[in-house]
Amino acid sequence: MTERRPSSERRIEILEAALTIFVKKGYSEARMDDIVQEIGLSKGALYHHFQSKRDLFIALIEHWMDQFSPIERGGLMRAKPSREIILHIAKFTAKLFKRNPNWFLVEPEIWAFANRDKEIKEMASHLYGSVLNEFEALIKRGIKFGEFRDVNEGMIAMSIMTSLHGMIWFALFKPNDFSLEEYVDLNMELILDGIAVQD
Amino acid sequence: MTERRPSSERRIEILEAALTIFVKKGYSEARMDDIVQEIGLSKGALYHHFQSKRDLFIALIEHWMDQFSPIERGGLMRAKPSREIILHIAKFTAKLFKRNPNWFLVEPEIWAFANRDKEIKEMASHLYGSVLNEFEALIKRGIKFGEFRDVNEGMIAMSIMTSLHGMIWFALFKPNDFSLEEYVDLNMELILDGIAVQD
DNA sequence: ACTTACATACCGACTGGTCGGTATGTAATA
DNA sequence: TATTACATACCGACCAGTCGGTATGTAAGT
Repeated sequence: MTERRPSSERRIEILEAALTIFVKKGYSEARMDDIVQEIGLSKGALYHHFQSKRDLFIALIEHWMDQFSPIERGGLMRAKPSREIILHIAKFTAKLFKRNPNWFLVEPEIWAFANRDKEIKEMASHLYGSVLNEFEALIKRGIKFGEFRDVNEGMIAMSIMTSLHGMIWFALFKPNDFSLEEYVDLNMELILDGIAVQD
Repeated sequence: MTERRPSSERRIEILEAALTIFVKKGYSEARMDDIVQEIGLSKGALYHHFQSKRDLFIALIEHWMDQFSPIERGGLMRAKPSREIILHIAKFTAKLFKRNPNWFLVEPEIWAFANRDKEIKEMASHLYGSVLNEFEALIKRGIKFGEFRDVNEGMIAMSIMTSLHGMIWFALFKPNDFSLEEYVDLNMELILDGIAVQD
Protein backbone atom coordinates (compact mmCIF):
# COMPACT_ATOMS: atom_id res chain seq x y z
CA MET A 1 0.00 0.00 0.00
CA THR A 2 1.16 3.47 -0.86
CA GLU A 3 1.25 6.02 1.87
CA ARG A 4 -2.20 7.49 2.38
CA ARG A 5 -2.57 11.14 1.57
CA PRO A 6 -5.49 13.55 1.70
CA SER A 7 -7.46 13.75 -1.50
CA SER A 8 -6.52 17.35 -2.21
CA GLU A 9 -2.82 16.49 -2.25
CA ARG A 10 -3.17 13.22 -4.13
CA ARG A 11 -5.29 14.83 -6.83
CA ILE A 12 -2.56 17.31 -7.59
CA GLU A 13 0.06 14.60 -7.63
CA ILE A 14 -2.05 12.66 -10.11
CA LEU A 15 -2.61 15.75 -12.24
CA GLU A 16 1.12 16.35 -12.44
CA ALA A 17 1.80 12.77 -13.43
CA ALA A 18 -1.00 13.00 -15.99
CA LEU A 19 0.56 16.14 -17.45
CA THR A 20 3.87 14.35 -17.93
CA ILE A 21 2.25 11.35 -19.58
CA PHE A 22 -0.19 13.32 -21.73
CA VAL A 23 2.66 15.43 -23.06
CA LYS A 24 4.91 12.47 -23.70
CA LYS A 25 2.34 10.24 -25.39
CA GLY A 26 -0.59 12.44 -26.29
CA TYR A 27 -4.05 12.07 -24.80
CA SER A 28 -5.20 9.07 -26.79
CA GLU A 29 -1.97 7.11 -26.52
CA ALA A 30 -1.63 7.86 -22.85
CA ARG A 31 -2.76 4.92 -20.74
CA MET A 32 -4.43 5.29 -17.40
CA ASP A 33 -2.00 2.59 -16.27
CA ASP A 34 0.94 4.77 -17.37
CA ILE A 35 -0.25 7.61 -15.19
CA VAL A 36 -0.83 5.37 -12.23
CA GLN A 37 2.56 3.72 -12.63
CA GLU A 38 4.29 7.10 -12.74
CA ILE A 39 3.50 7.59 -9.05
CA GLY A 40 3.21 3.99 -7.92
CA LEU A 41 -0.51 4.09 -7.34
CA SER A 42 -3.26 1.69 -8.34
CA LYS A 43 -5.88 2.13 -10.99
CA GLY A 44 -8.58 1.83 -8.38
CA ALA A 45 -7.08 4.76 -6.55
CA LEU A 46 -7.04 6.87 -9.69
CA TYR A 47 -10.70 6.14 -10.34
CA HIS A 48 -11.40 7.01 -6.73
CA HIS A 49 -10.18 10.55 -7.41
CA PHE A 50 -11.33 11.01 -11.00
CA GLN A 51 -14.42 9.68 -12.70
CA SER A 52 -12.96 9.07 -16.15
CA LYS A 53 -10.05 9.81 -18.42
CA ARG A 54 -11.87 12.77 -19.91
CA ASP A 55 -12.71 14.03 -16.42
CA LEU A 56 -9.04 13.80 -15.52
CA PHE A 57 -8.12 15.78 -18.61
CA ILE A 58 -10.66 18.49 -17.83
CA ALA A 59 -9.34 18.73 -14.28
CA LEU A 60 -5.87 19.01 -15.77
CA ILE A 61 -6.92 21.93 -17.95
CA GLU A 62 -8.45 23.66 -14.95
CA HIS A 63 -5.29 23.10 -12.95
CA TRP A 64 -3.30 24.34 -15.93
CA MET A 65 -5.39 27.50 -16.20
CA ASP A 66 -4.74 28.20 -12.54
CA GLN A 67 -1.01 28.03 -13.16
CA PHE A 68 -1.35 30.83 -15.66
CA SER A 69 -3.68 33.06 -13.75
CA PRO A 70 -0.79 34.91 -12.07
CA ILE A 71 -0.25 36.40 -15.50
CA GLU A 72 -3.58 38.10 -15.09
CA ARG A 73 -2.43 39.60 -11.86
CA GLY A 74 -1.19 43.11 -12.06
CA GLY A 75 -1.48 45.70 -9.35
CA LEU A 76 2.17 46.13 -8.66
CA MET A 77 3.10 47.76 -11.93
CA ARG A 78 0.00 49.74 -12.74
CA ALA A 79 1.96 52.94 -12.99
CA LYS A 80 4.45 51.80 -15.62
CA PRO A 81 4.00 52.23 -19.37
CA SER A 82 2.08 49.49 -21.19
CA ARG A 83 5.15 48.62 -23.19
CA GLU A 84 7.03 47.63 -20.07
CA ILE A 85 4.14 45.64 -18.68
CA ILE A 86 3.74 43.68 -21.90
CA LEU A 87 7.46 43.04 -22.08
CA HIS A 88 7.39 41.90 -18.49
CA ILE A 89 4.56 39.48 -19.16
CA ALA A 90 6.38 38.09 -22.19
CA LYS A 91 9.62 37.59 -20.28
CA PHE A 92 7.70 36.07 -17.39
CA THR A 93 6.03 33.65 -19.78
CA ALA A 94 9.36 32.67 -21.29
CA LYS A 95 10.72 32.06 -17.81
CA LEU A 96 7.71 29.90 -16.93
CA PHE A 97 8.31 27.99 -20.10
CA LYS A 98 11.95 27.35 -19.32
CA ARG A 99 11.06 26.13 -15.86
CA ASN A 100 8.32 23.80 -17.03
CA PRO A 101 7.95 23.29 -20.77
CA ASN A 102 5.28 20.67 -20.18
CA TRP A 103 2.78 23.31 -19.19
CA PHE A 104 3.10 24.66 -22.71
CA LEU A 105 3.48 21.41 -24.55
CA VAL A 106 0.00 20.32 -23.47
CA GLU A 107 -1.44 23.13 -25.48
CA PRO A 108 -1.45 21.29 -28.82
CA GLU A 109 -3.08 18.43 -26.97
CA ILE A 110 -5.78 20.78 -25.71
CA TRP A 111 -6.26 22.20 -29.19
CA ALA A 112 -6.64 18.77 -30.66
CA PHE A 113 -9.16 17.83 -28.01
CA ALA A 114 -11.02 21.11 -28.41
CA ASN A 115 -11.44 20.25 -32.06
CA ARG A 116 -13.72 17.34 -31.17
CA ASP A 117 -15.14 18.26 -27.76
CA LYS A 118 -17.43 21.24 -27.35
CA GLU A 119 -17.00 21.67 -23.60
CA ILE A 120 -13.23 21.69 -23.83
CA LYS A 121 -13.38 24.08 -26.75
CA GLU A 122 -15.36 26.48 -24.60
CA MET A 123 -12.90 26.19 -21.74
CA ALA A 124 -10.00 26.95 -24.04
CA SER A 125 -11.84 29.78 -25.77
CA HIS A 126 -12.57 31.29 -22.40
CA LEU A 127 -8.95 31.18 -21.36
CA TYR A 128 -7.63 32.60 -24.60
CA GLY A 129 -10.35 35.22 -24.49
CA SER A 130 -9.21 36.44 -21.11
CA VAL A 131 -5.58 36.52 -22.20
CA LEU A 132 -6.55 38.50 -25.28
CA ASN A 133 -8.62 40.86 -23.17
CA GLU A 134 -5.70 41.54 -20.89
CA PHE A 135 -3.42 42.46 -23.78
CA GLU A 136 -6.16 44.46 -25.46
CA ALA A 137 -6.69 46.50 -22.32
CA LEU A 138 -2.99 47.20 -22.05
CA ILE A 139 -2.81 48.36 -25.62
CA LYS A 140 -5.93 50.51 -25.32
CA ARG A 141 -4.37 52.09 -22.27
CA GLY A 142 -1.18 52.69 -24.24
CA ILE A 143 -3.13 54.37 -27.01
CA LYS A 144 -5.06 56.51 -24.56
CA PHE A 145 -1.89 57.83 -22.96
CA GLY A 146 -0.16 58.55 -26.25
CA GLU A 147 2.27 55.67 -25.99
CA PHE A 148 0.96 53.73 -28.98
CA ARG A 149 -0.49 54.70 -32.33
CA ASP A 150 -4.20 54.24 -32.91
CA VAL A 151 -4.01 50.59 -33.95
CA ASN A 152 -6.53 47.78 -33.93
CA GLU A 153 -5.90 46.64 -30.35
CA GLY A 154 -7.62 43.27 -30.79
CA MET A 155 -5.40 42.43 -33.70
CA ILE A 156 -2.24 43.41 -31.89
CA ALA A 157 -3.30 41.39 -28.89
CA MET A 158 -3.61 38.38 -31.17
CA SER A 159 -0.18 39.02 -32.61
CA ILE A 160 1.31 39.06 -29.17
CA MET A 161 -0.43 35.86 -28.19
CA THR A 162 0.45 33.93 -31.30
CA SER A 163 4.04 35.12 -30.98
CA LEU A 164 4.13 33.61 -27.53
CA HIS A 165 2.57 30.45 -28.92
CA GLY A 166 5.56 30.28 -31.22
CA MET A 167 7.45 29.03 -28.18
CA ILE A 168 5.61 25.76 -28.55
CA TRP A 169 6.99 25.21 -32.02
CA PHE A 170 10.32 26.19 -30.56
CA ALA A 171 10.06 23.52 -27.91
CA LEU A 172 8.98 20.80 -30.30
CA PHE A 173 11.65 21.26 -32.91
CA LYS A 174 14.39 22.90 -30.85
CA PRO A 175 16.35 24.83 -33.42
CA ASN A 176 19.58 24.56 -31.46
CA ASP A 177 21.14 27.69 -32.88
CA PHE A 178 18.70 30.11 -31.27
CA SER A 179 17.77 30.98 -27.73
CA LEU A 180 14.21 31.22 -26.60
CA GLU A 181 14.80 34.53 -24.86
CA GLU A 182 16.17 36.06 -28.02
CA TYR A 183 13.13 34.89 -29.95
CA VAL A 184 10.66 36.34 -27.47
CA ASP A 185 12.55 39.62 -27.12
CA LEU A 186 12.81 40.10 -30.86
CA ASN A 187 9.15 39.38 -31.49
CA MET A 188 7.96 41.67 -28.75
CA GLU A 189 10.23 44.46 -29.90
CA LEU A 190 8.99 44.16 -33.47
CA ILE A 191 5.42 44.46 -32.30
CA LEU A 192 5.92 47.15 -29.66
CA ASP A 193 8.22 49.29 -31.77
CA GLY A 194 5.84 48.84 -34.66
CA ILE A 195 2.92 50.32 -32.78
CA ALA A 196 4.89 52.95 -30.85
CA VAL A 197 4.24 56.59 -31.59
CA GLN A 198 7.08 57.87 -33.77
CA ASP A 199 8.99 60.89 -32.56
CA MET B 1 -17.85 -3.47 -55.85
CA THR B 2 -16.59 0.02 -56.32
CA GLU B 3 -15.34 1.09 -59.68
CA ARG B 4 -11.78 -0.05 -60.22
CA ARG B 5 -9.23 2.72 -60.46
CA PRO B 6 -5.47 2.75 -60.96
CA SER B 7 -3.47 2.68 -57.78
CA SER B 8 -2.02 6.15 -58.29
CA GLU B 9 -5.49 7.71 -58.35
CA ARG B 10 -6.96 5.61 -55.59
CA ARG B 11 -4.06 6.36 -53.26
CA ILE B 12 -4.66 10.07 -53.59
CA GLU B 13 -8.37 9.64 -53.05
CA ILE B 14 -7.64 7.70 -49.88
CA LEU B 15 -5.11 10.28 -48.72
CA GLU B 16 -7.66 13.05 -49.12
CA ALA B 17 -10.27 11.11 -47.18
CA ALA B 18 -7.68 10.37 -44.52
CA LEU B 19 -6.87 14.07 -44.24
CA THR B 20 -10.51 14.90 -43.60
CA ILE B 21 -10.89 12.19 -40.99
CA PHE B 22 -7.56 12.82 -39.24
CA VAL B 23 -8.38 16.50 -38.93
CA LYS B 24 -11.91 15.87 -37.69
CA LYS B 25 -11.07 13.16 -35.15
CA GLY B 26 -7.33 13.28 -34.63
CA TYR B 27 -4.98 10.47 -35.57
CA SER B 28 -5.70 8.16 -32.66
CA GLU B 29 -9.45 8.58 -32.68
CA ALA B 30 -9.65 8.22 -36.44
CA ARG B 31 -10.74 4.75 -37.45
CA MET B 32 -9.55 3.01 -40.58
CA ASP B 33 -13.22 2.18 -41.11
CA ASP B 34 -14.08 5.90 -41.02
CA ILE B 35 -11.64 6.61 -43.80
CA VAL B 36 -12.87 3.74 -45.89
CA GLN B 37 -16.49 4.69 -45.36
CA GLU B 38 -15.77 8.25 -46.50
CA ILE B 39 -15.18 7.01 -50.03
CA GLY B 40 -17.25 3.84 -50.01
CA LEU B 41 -14.30 1.50 -50.17
CA SER B 42 -13.50 -1.64 -48.23
CA LYS B 43 -10.94 -2.12 -45.53
CA GLY B 44 -9.23 -4.74 -47.62
CA ALA B 45 -8.77 -2.24 -50.41
CA LEU B 46 -7.25 0.27 -48.02
CA TYR B 47 -4.76 -2.27 -46.77
CA HIS B 48 -4.01 -3.14 -50.35
CA HIS B 49 -2.76 0.39 -50.90
CA PHE B 50 -1.23 1.13 -47.51
CA GLN B 51 0.57 -1.18 -45.14
CA SER B 52 -0.64 0.27 -41.87
CA LYS B 53 -2.27 3.25 -40.25
CA ARG B 54 1.11 4.79 -39.54
CA ASP B 55 2.19 4.15 -43.12
CA LEU B 56 -0.92 5.94 -44.31
CA PHE B 57 -0.14 8.89 -42.07
CA ILE B 58 3.43 9.11 -43.33
CA ALA B 59 2.19 9.03 -46.92
CA LEU B 60 -0.23 11.77 -45.97
CA ILE B 61 2.58 13.96 -44.66
CA GLU B 62 4.55 13.40 -47.85
CA HIS B 63 1.52 14.32 -49.92
CA TRP B 64 0.99 17.31 -47.70
CA MET B 65 4.57 18.48 -48.13
CA ASP B 66 4.13 18.30 -51.88
CA GLN B 67 1.14 20.62 -51.67
CA PHE B 68 3.35 23.24 -50.09
CA SER B 69 6.36 22.92 -52.31
CA PRO B 70 5.03 25.55 -54.79
CA ILE B 71 5.88 27.98 -52.01
CA GLU B 72 9.50 27.11 -52.62
CA ARG B 73 9.12 27.94 -56.24
CA GLY B 74 10.29 31.37 -57.22
CA GLY B 75 11.83 32.30 -60.51
CA LEU B 76 9.12 34.58 -61.72
CA MET B 77 9.69 37.32 -59.19
CA ARG B 78 13.42 37.13 -58.65
CA ALA B 79 13.84 40.76 -59.57
CA LYS B 80 11.45 42.22 -57.02
CA PRO B 81 12.47 43.39 -53.56
CA SER B 82 12.51 40.75 -50.80
CA ARG B 83 9.78 42.58 -48.96
CA GLU B 84 7.38 42.04 -51.82
CA ILE B 85 8.30 38.41 -52.26
CA ILE B 86 7.77 37.69 -48.57
CA LEU B 87 4.46 39.52 -48.60
CA HIS B 88 3.46 37.56 -51.65
CA ILE B 89 4.29 34.25 -50.00
CA ALA B 90 2.34 35.24 -46.90
CA LYS B 91 -0.72 36.26 -48.89
CA PHE B 92 -0.43 33.12 -50.97
CA THR B 93 -0.32 31.03 -47.82
CA ALA B 94 -3.37 32.78 -46.44
CA LYS B 95 -5.20 32.11 -49.69
CA LEU B 96 -4.23 28.44 -49.58
CA PHE B 97 -5.51 28.33 -46.06
CA LYS B 98 -8.86 29.84 -46.99
CA ARG B 99 -9.27 27.36 -49.79
CA ASN B 100 -8.42 24.31 -47.74
CA PRO B 101 -8.02 24.84 -44.00
CA ASN B 102 -7.57 21.10 -43.49
CA TRP B 103 -4.10 21.24 -44.96
CA PHE B 104 -3.17 23.49 -42.06
CA LEU B 105 -5.25 21.87 -39.39
CA VAL B 106 -3.28 18.63 -39.72
CA GLU B 107 -0.24 20.44 -38.49
CA PRO B 108 -1.01 20.09 -34.79
CA GLU B 109 -1.64 16.43 -35.50
CA ILE B 110 1.78 16.15 -37.11
CA TRP B 111 3.38 17.95 -34.19
CA ALA B 112 1.73 15.63 -31.73
CA PHE B 113 2.90 12.61 -33.69
CA ALA B 114 6.39 14.03 -34.11
CA ASN B 115 6.59 14.23 -30.34
CA ARG B 116 6.51 10.45 -30.06
CA ASP B 117 7.84 9.25 -33.41
CA LYS B 118 11.41 9.92 -34.46
CA GLU B 119 10.94 9.37 -38.19
CA ILE B 120 8.03 11.74 -38.38
CA LYS B 121 9.87 14.29 -36.30
CA GLU B 122 12.68 14.21 -38.83
CA MET B 123 10.28 14.63 -41.73
CA ALA B 124 8.68 17.65 -40.09
CA SER B 125 12.04 19.13 -39.13
CA HIS B 126 13.19 18.79 -42.67
CA LEU B 127 10.14 20.60 -44.03
CA TYR B 128 10.32 23.43 -41.52
CA GLY B 129 14.04 23.66 -42.12
CA SER B 130 13.53 24.24 -45.81
CA VAL B 131 10.82 26.83 -45.19
CA LEU B 132 13.11 28.63 -42.76
CA ASN B 133 15.94 28.48 -45.26
CA GLU B 134 13.83 30.08 -47.92
CA PHE B 135 12.88 33.00 -45.69
CA GLU B 136 16.43 33.31 -44.42
CA ALA B 137 17.76 33.56 -47.96
CA LEU B 138 15.22 36.24 -48.81
CA ILE B 139 16.16 38.27 -45.77
CA LYS B 140 19.88 37.87 -46.38
CA ARG B 141 19.29 39.09 -49.89
CA GLY B 142 17.33 42.04 -48.54
CA ILE B 143 20.18 42.94 -46.21
CA LYS B 144 22.75 42.63 -48.98
CA PHE B 145 20.89 45.04 -51.21
CA GLY B 146 20.28 47.60 -48.48
CA GLU B 147 16.60 46.85 -48.13
CA PHE B 148 16.75 45.54 -44.56
CA ARG B 149 18.84 46.38 -41.52
CA ASP B 150 21.56 43.97 -40.45
CA VAL B 151 19.31 41.72 -38.40
CA ASN B 152 19.60 38.08 -37.35
CA GLU B 153 18.05 36.55 -40.44
CA GLY B 154 17.43 33.16 -38.84
CA MET B 155 15.46 34.75 -36.06
CA ILE B 156 13.36 36.83 -38.40
CA ALA B 157 12.67 33.81 -40.54
CA MET B 158 11.33 32.09 -37.44
CA SER B 159 9.17 35.07 -36.61
CA ILE B 160 7.64 34.97 -40.05
CA MET B 161 6.99 31.27 -39.84
CA THR B 162 5.44 31.30 -36.40
CA SER B 163 3.30 34.25 -37.44
CA LEU B 164 1.95 32.16 -40.26
CA HIS B 165 1.41 29.31 -37.83
CA GLY B 166 -0.80 31.69 -35.92
CA MET B 167 -3.37 31.02 -38.62
CA ILE B 168 -3.86 27.60 -37.10
CA TRP B 169 -4.91 29.06 -33.79
CA PHE B 170 -7.11 31.36 -35.82
CA ALA B 171 -8.80 28.43 -37.52
CA LEU B 172 -9.33 26.51 -34.32
CA PHE B 173 -10.89 29.25 -32.26
CA LYS B 174 -12.27 31.46 -35.00
CA PRO B 175 -12.41 34.85 -33.35
CA ASN B 176 -15.33 36.02 -35.46
CA ASP B 177 -14.51 39.70 -35.15
CA PHE B 178 -11.28 39.53 -37.15
CA SER B 179 -10.38 38.57 -40.65
CA LEU B 180 -7.54 36.24 -41.45
CA GLU B 181 -6.18 38.52 -44.15
CA GLU B 182 -6.02 41.43 -41.76
CA TYR B 183 -4.13 39.29 -39.28
CA VAL B 184 -1.57 38.12 -41.82
CA ASP B 185 -1.10 41.59 -43.32
CA LEU B 186 -0.62 43.21 -39.94
CA ASN B 187 1.90 40.65 -38.77
CA MET B 188 3.93 40.79 -41.93
CA GLU B 189 3.94 44.58 -41.90
CA LEU B 190 5.11 44.67 -38.31
CA ILE B 191 7.99 42.37 -39.11
CA LEU B 192 8.94 43.87 -42.48
CA ASP B 193 8.64 47.49 -41.36
CA GLY B 194 10.55 46.56 -38.22
CA ILE B 195 13.56 45.33 -40.17
CA ALA B 196 13.38 47.89 -42.97
CA VAL B 197 16.17 50.42 -43.29
CA GLN B 198 14.91 53.72 -41.89
CA ASP B 199 15.12 56.75 -44.09
C1' DA C 1 -8.95 -14.93 -81.73
C1' DC C 2 -8.80 -17.41 -77.70
C1' DT C 3 -6.87 -19.48 -73.98
C1' DT C 4 -3.57 -19.62 -70.30
C1' DA C 5 -1.18 -17.25 -66.78
C1' DC C 6 -0.40 -13.75 -63.95
C1' DA C 7 -1.26 -9.18 -61.80
C1' DT C 8 -3.87 -5.71 -59.73
C1' DA C 9 -7.94 -3.96 -57.30
C1' DC C 10 -11.15 -5.01 -54.20
C1' DC C 11 -14.39 -7.42 -50.60
C1' DG C 12 -15.84 -8.28 -45.61
C1' DA C 13 -16.07 -11.65 -41.88
C1' DC C 14 -13.13 -12.62 -38.36
C1' DT C 15 -9.61 -12.37 -34.44
C1' DG C 16 -6.73 -11.25 -30.69
C1' DG C 17 -4.78 -8.01 -27.99
C1' DT C 18 -5.62 -3.74 -25.69
C1' DC C 19 -7.34 -0.62 -22.27
C1' DG C 20 -11.05 2.27 -20.01
C1' DG C 21 -13.77 1.22 -16.59
C1' DT C 22 -15.94 -1.77 -12.57
C1' DA C 23 -16.67 -4.88 -8.61
C1' DT C 24 -15.18 -6.18 -4.45
C1' DG C 25 -12.36 -6.18 -0.78
C1' DT C 26 -8.99 -4.18 2.93
C1' DA C 27 -6.38 -0.92 5.73
C1' DA C 28 -6.15 3.50 7.74
C1' DT C 29 -8.29 7.71 9.67
C1' DA C 30 -11.61 10.70 12.02
C1' DT D 1 -18.10 2.47 13.06
C1' DA D 2 -18.44 5.27 9.06
C1' DT D 3 -15.92 7.12 5.75
C1' DT D 4 -12.01 7.81 2.97
C1' DA D 5 -7.99 6.11 0.49
C1' DC D 6 -6.27 2.61 -1.58
C1' DA D 7 -5.43 -2.42 -3.94
C1' DT D 8 -6.52 -6.35 -7.10
C1' DA D 9 -8.80 -9.05 -10.20
C1' DC D 10 -11.59 -8.84 -13.74
C1' DC D 11 -14.83 -7.51 -17.75
C1' DG D 12 -16.11 -6.52 -22.45
C1' DA D 13 -16.33 -3.21 -26.16
C1' DC D 14 -13.55 -1.81 -29.57
C1' DC D 15 -10.54 -1.81 -33.65
C1' DA D 16 -6.03 -2.53 -36.33
C1' DG D 17 -4.79 -5.77 -39.03
C1' DT D 18 -5.52 -10.59 -41.45
C1' DC D 19 -6.95 -13.78 -44.77
C1' DG D 20 -9.46 -16.49 -48.05
C1' DG D 21 -11.62 -15.26 -51.69
C1' DT D 22 -13.77 -12.68 -56.10
C1' DA D 23 -13.59 -9.64 -60.05
C1' DT D 24 -11.32 -7.23 -63.59
C1' DG D 25 -7.63 -6.26 -66.51
C1' DT D 26 -3.62 -7.53 -69.73
C1' DA D 27 0.03 -9.66 -72.06
C1' DA D 28 2.24 -13.63 -73.99
C1' DG D 29 1.86 -18.03 -76.39
C1' DT D 30 -0.26 -20.62 -80.05
